[in-house]
Amino acid sequence: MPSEADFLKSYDPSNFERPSVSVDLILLSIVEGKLAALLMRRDAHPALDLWALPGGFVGIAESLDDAAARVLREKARLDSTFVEQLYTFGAPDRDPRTRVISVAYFALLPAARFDPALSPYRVLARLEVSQGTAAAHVHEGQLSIAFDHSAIIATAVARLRGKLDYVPLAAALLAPRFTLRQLQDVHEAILETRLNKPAFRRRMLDKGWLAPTGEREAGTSYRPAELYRFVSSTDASNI
Amino acid sequence: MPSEADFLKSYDPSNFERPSVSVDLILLSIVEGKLAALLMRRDAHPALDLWALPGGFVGIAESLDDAAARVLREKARLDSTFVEQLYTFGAPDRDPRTRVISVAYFALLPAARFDPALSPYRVLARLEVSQGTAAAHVHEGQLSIAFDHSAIIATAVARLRGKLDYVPLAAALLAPRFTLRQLQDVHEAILETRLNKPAFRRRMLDKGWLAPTGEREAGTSYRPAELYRFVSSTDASNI
DNA sequence: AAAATAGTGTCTTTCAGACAGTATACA
DNA sequence: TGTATACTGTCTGAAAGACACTATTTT
Repeated sequence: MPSEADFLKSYDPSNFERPSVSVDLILLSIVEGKLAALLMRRDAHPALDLWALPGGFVGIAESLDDAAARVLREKARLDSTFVEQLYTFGAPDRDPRTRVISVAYFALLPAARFDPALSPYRVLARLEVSQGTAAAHVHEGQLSIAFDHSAIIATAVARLRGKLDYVPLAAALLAPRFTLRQLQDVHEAILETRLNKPAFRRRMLDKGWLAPTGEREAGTSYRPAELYRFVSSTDASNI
Repeated sequence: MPSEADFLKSYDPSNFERPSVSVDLILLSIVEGKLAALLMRRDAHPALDLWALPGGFVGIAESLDDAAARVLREKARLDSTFVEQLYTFGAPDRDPRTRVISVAYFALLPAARFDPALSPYRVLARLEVSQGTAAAHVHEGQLSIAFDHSAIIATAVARLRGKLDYVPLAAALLAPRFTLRQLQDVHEAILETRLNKPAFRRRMLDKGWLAPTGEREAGTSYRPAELYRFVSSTDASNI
């Protein structure tokens, strides 16, 4: 048997027909108390004029995480907050151009961070998620979603809901300082339920994720609430 | 602007250098009260003689799920039970041959189903998982694990532990009829903890996953336990 | 003082852990 | 009848839901 070095020298990777690999980014936020995602109107075939997740092909020497960060930077023009690999979608016919396997990443961002990037071709669309599909609305109009991106969005929202109580995800959806009521509003928007106030406060404070800052919110009528911040947790979150 | 049909006709997918895409299968089981995974000794470069997960390249017209099922059938020579996509590993240098992005799937199987497939080159190795890496042992010897498969196994075990209480995964690790003690043994092996018997029984029965069969185990000394079966749950498990 | 929201005390319910008890099979 | 394990009753404590109460700020 030849050595590994000999083997690698003679190995020809062009023997197999290969799929393209892309990353698609589900950028979730809370807008007016509702879950929303960044969608971009396609300006080219295929799926011209339909609304799609920002995405891009993975470079041949680029890690998947790096590709996701690059798409966040270049396409969404945003810097990174919480970004996590979600799921890989690989149905053979999901893109009419050629075989494209898409590694979906989901990211969380406070809505305020989006403003400079918004335009008629780049919207934060309100989501209605049910039964494995998602619908997207802007004002009163429903957007037509390209490819299988509706299912991808629904998967992201399911993951977000599932992790909300175990990982301090809401940190990525709020400003650095926030009140417990704002935190509860984020949870209620994501879960689409009403939560019990004393129980929510007890639970959050018991987790050890939060630290009081001693400061209070400003500019409110009536009693201002204390501002909290998330403490950087040292435990590695597993998948 | 040309029509979508014209666009697709003129689209040349060979413009980009593409990675290879493979699936790797983490086949988990319980052997003698311990978590174990199927590993195969590599009979070719690279990583010759090291132990690797069964895997294979994804066909150009084959879905990822189909590729995983094919690998389970051809490489592991087993038919499908519980199979679920786990995570996609795409570090640029994870395979010395060429860029290989691997979509990892994990599957569960009762240990009894493995016997015909075992050989010196195909073992159910006992796992020791800690801190994002897994070590594999057979008898007293530790196996050297190829590529990044140690991290992949650790990710699978973390997912298994996380889902155990929410999804009736243990069904895939037991015979069709089983006692509550056997079910508890499976949970204890996976979680590597001791569980409280009355609480475990209450919890399992309250979930509605189980149905008593009215039959009892045979061939035991002393009182035989009732046999249960899993009822097919109709709710779709989300990711 | 009124208004409105922040924040808390406490009762009840639910559920897990613990432990001891009863039940049932075989030798 | 003894033994070993299946199975259950019940106590205790932890934590969530519900509700009402107190606290604090601005108008």
